[in-house]
Amino acid sequence: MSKYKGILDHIARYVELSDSEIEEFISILKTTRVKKRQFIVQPGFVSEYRNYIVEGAVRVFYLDDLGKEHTVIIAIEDWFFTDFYSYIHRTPAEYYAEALEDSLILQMKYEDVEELCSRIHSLSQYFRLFTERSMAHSYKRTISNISKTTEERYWEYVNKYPQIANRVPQYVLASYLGISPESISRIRSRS
Amino acid sequence: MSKYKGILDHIARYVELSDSEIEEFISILKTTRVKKRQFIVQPGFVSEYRNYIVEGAVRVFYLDDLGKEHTVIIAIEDWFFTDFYSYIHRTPAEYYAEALEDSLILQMKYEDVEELCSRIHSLSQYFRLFTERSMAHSYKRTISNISKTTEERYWEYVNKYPQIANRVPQYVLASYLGISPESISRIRSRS
DNA sequence: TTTACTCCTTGATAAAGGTCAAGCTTATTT
DNA sequence: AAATAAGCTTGACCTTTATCAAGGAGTAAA
Repeated sequence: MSKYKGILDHIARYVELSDSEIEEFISILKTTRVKKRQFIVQPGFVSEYRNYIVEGAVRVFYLDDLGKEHTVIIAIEDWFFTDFYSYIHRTPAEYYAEALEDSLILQMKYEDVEELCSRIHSLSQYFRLFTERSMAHSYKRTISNISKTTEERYWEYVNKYPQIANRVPQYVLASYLGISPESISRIRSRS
Repeated sequence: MSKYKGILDHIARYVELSDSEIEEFISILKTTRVKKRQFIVQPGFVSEYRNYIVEGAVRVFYLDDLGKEHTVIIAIEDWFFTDFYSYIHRTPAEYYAEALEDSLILQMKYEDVEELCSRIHSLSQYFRLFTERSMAHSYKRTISNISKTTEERYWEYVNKYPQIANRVPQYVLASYLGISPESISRIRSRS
């Protein structure tokens, strides 16, 4: 099965591209393999790419002044990730993107995406529609963060993404939910 | 000064529209005046519009099972708001949008926006680029929520949006930051 | 098969911040 | 200008959860 199938299906959920447009889109994709613990984005460097995961798992996290890690994104197959602020504004990244497993990713450069979007209307539509969906989802996470207890947030996540919760280390999940690893441990033992 | 100037300038920051495209865009805008405390969106009804504030202030909030309010968006002039999830998925809203002041807003229907975006490439580009920016911003808020203390979050907001902090009631700000009103009161008295 | 990581658990302690209750100030309304 | 409502402050108390520390289990490497 082609490594492009996933991302093309993803697009097809929103818009229809002609064969030649698909060709063009594929031509801007760069295939990259990364080993577990390898960094794909690092603070100080511009996050050049939108990254799509074909196989594997990646997290994006922020390292604060006290050396604590705060995970913004946990991504697995068929998900996108990047330091979005850096990618869009062409400024040095503030976050790390680190492979949690050996992974196969497809990368598309900012300039190439913009160039294609300016020419191909349906591709622009795809990114618009998809980003709007992500945005709606982001509000849900915000609500959860400001209104739920740690225990509720933990179970909400585990119920929503059981496959991810069992796949990533607990301290990563903890730093994603804004809970200490010890508290997660206690929440689990309580049940 | 035309009530459309703000939103047209907003668009012009991202893309260029022809005169006829501007005409078309304006034709889908519905002008609405709301009084302070009036609801623009309510749970149970689909959030039909993307709303742009010409003058005034609005907040979007969630009312939890215990009757507590959690504010997702505080918006003033030149900002958009809606229950994004409801707007995009055409499902009943979960949030309230409430006018914090007498306000003048421009509303655009989902179907009209989609129809225009499917025909006018640069308008689709505008919404794509703008939503991508909002998305990048949303990640910043997430980081802030999971990694900062209540006091840090409060001062961060006040420094970033001093004009809003002085304009909206403190309990609204509290419910936006996920802090109790009493704590904000104490934080302020400490300084 | 030791050695050494990495990750998770458990206990003791402390601090941050929430809740409740009462009073006070400032706006609205009549 | 009274009356009422809305919003803010302060104090006492208590719950939640973070932090620190030590040990244990599982996994990978030498």
